[in-house]
Amino acid sequence: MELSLQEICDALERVGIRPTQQRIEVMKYLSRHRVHPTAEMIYAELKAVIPTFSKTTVYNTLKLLEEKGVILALATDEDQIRYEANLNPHGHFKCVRCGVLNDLKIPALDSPGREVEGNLVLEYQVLAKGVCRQCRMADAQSRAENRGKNRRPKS
Amino acid sequence: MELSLQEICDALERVGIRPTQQRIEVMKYLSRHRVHPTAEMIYAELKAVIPTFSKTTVYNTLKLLEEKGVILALATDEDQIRYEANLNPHGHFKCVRCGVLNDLKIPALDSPGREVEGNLVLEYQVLAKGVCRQCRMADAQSRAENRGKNRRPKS
DNA sequence: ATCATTGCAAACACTTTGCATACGC
DNA sequence: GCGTATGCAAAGTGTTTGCAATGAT
Repeated sequence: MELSLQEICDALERVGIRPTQQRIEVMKYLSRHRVHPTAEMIYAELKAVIPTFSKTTVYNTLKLLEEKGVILALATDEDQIRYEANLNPHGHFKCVRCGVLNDLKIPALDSPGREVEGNLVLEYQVLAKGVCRQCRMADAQSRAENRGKNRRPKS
Repeated sequence: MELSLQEICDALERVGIRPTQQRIEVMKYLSRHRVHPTAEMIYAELKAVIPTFSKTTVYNTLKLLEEKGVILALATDEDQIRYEANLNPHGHFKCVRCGVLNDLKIPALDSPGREVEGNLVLEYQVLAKGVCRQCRMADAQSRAENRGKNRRPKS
């Protein structure tokens, strides 16, 4: 779901943000890379596109976009903030083994209670933690290979 | 659900952590203060109990307890990590107005799918964001007071 | 001309690390 | 006495801020 330049400019102007080159690049990056990038990741790649691009502008832009509701800042248990441009309600899955952070469809989120225990809920963030499919398959693989061999000590 | 000294020592020894005074104090604090404290909050109060208490020990202890699964580190969208000793599955509600972070009962969490989209889910963290009951009541109050008066500019 | 945006450098806040001291068995 | 726990100070990391230069209308 990479957004076109037109869609990006529309989204920005709709909330009163002037679509500068830097802001457009940040939006483009977020719509193209669905890995929930950190500010650092965005900076590293955009520095190549616009050599004068500064970290400050990345932070400024992400903050602005988040405040205007154009992108989301994710609650993770890491020290870095992760961002995404996918505003559809969905959860996230974090693999404790390899660290990937993927989108996760959570049926219950499609119809969240708007009011819970007297609180007005505006947004749900769901973070599931566990072992992703790839790592599980790798585990099964190595288990098969080690069958009959010495087990690795628990370290 | 403040834990007794005995319960705390049991919980620590069960996972092979020696129950030192500092560790016990951290556990006591966490079981008593259900506001999901930050390391800073714990340090500030325990400094009064044990004057030599150091920030390093707070961080060391929290990390150790988390690794051993005795406490949980919460994914929030803040820069600080918040901790809790309540291991029962539940969600959290963060008021975007006043900032409180409360426990939230989430029915769907009582029976989480163990396997979702091929991933093995070990833990769910749910963060609901919105306006808490207290703030909503305060809002209603001030709306009533301002009825007929000049509205504050949107500023 | 004015206001918004950008970007460097310095400041900041939270957390971790290095290492020396003190403690428990 | 030896390994673990503690605590100070310094370093590290991610983010924010102050401010000057640049750009847009």
